[in-house]
Amino acid sequence: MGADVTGPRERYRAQVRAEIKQRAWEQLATTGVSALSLKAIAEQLGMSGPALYRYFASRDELITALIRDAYRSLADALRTAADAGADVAGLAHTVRAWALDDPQRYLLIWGTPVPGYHAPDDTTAISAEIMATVVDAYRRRDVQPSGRRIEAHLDDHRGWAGDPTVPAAALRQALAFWTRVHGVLSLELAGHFADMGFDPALLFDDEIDDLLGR
Amino acid sequence: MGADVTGPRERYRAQVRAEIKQRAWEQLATTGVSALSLKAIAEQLGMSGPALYRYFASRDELITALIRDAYRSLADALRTAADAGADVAGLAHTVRAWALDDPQRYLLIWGTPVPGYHAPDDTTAISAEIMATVVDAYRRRDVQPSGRRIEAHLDDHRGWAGDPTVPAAALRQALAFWTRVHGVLSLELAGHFADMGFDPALLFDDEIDDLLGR
DNA sequence: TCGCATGAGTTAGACCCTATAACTTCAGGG
DNA sequence: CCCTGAAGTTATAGGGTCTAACTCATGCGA
Repeated sequence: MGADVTGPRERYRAQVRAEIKQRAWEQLATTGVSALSLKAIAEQLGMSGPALYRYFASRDELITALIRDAYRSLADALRTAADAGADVAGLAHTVRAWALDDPQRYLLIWGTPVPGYHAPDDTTAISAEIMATVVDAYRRRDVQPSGRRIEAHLDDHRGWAGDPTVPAAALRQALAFWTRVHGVLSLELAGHFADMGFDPALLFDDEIDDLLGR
Repeated sequence: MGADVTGPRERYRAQVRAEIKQRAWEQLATTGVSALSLKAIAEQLGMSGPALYRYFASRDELITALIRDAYRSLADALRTAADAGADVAGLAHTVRAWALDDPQRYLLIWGTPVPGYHAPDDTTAISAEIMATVVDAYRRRDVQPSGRRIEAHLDDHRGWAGDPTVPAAALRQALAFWTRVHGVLSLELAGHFADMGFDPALLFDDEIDDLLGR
């Protein structure tokens, strides 16, 4: 690895920013994003209130950084799994494990959005990378056209897919992958299965099996 | 209908409570629950700040009342549809229409939960009523056992279903109904399809068709 | 090596919010 | 008809975000 060309000023700055995010994740895991407090983080770091604004211009900017890191984390997890040969079911389980590992991190991305907030461009780029990983997995499966309405419709609206050679059937399957995965996970992580007694993992597996035509 | 036995005191009180909730829903629709402000509501009603606490003991209690009303509203919509002869697909479209009618109301129930918050018992009762409506619709369809693992598992964990004569296959289908419906709706309402260009309604219909084995 | 520009941190304070306490006012019900 | 209690008020404590104005020290260019 090449020597770091940044001076001590910037190195210190990057380290403090990382420490702030670390504390933010700890708070998030226990209190949720709505109760995330810059003041509390600052005091944990031994500095007082406004000092934090040297590192993040606002609460929104800190949260945006966390969202970006969350997307990056999921993209890496999926990429790693895919590179290790995971098929569609393997990717689904990767997503579930990633979500259960830190439910608030999952909810930060896929939970209730704040009206008016718009994600920055680079997170949508990572989001596209995530989608591409799933689409690729379906491509390798050589999915057959289904003749369904949605498939023709997606053929006409494939801008989000990047590569124009992807079969529309793969696009449909990739979308279904996400709706199925989130269907179980969003209910599970929001606690709606909590008092029902059954094991959500079995429900998840069942949905994935169905998705694969098994 | 019998004459109202409540005096003017209680009648006025009920009316003010209703007015507060009305304003709360308006705020919610535009700002989301995290920015719901009791002070702002009070000022809209021409009273100042603390007066609101005569009617709701805390912000949480107001939100709880809103959650209860949201559950009630969905339960009524589904019951009405079922009484009018709607099948499973009809119920699914009822849920979607209800969700799109006020996305923040949907998210209030199925969006990110506040860690530590626990819904009061009567909302879980309404929730059970909602589930029962869907289970009944599947019962009328006479669903066949699938032999899947989850089905046997649900047979052993059917406490949430009330009626012990419901076939396990219907329980499985009813759960799948909700995971499918929420899978599309949670992504759609959180805006994740916003820049993709396709019509989420077609994706929703496709998932429901698949759910019905079509 | 020296000096200073710049960045890190401070306190004070404006402004938002929830919530409680202590008070006044008024009207419904015994 | 009176008086109790409910409805509303202001004051205040305490928490939060964020800006402004300041001090201090350090790393960088000359």
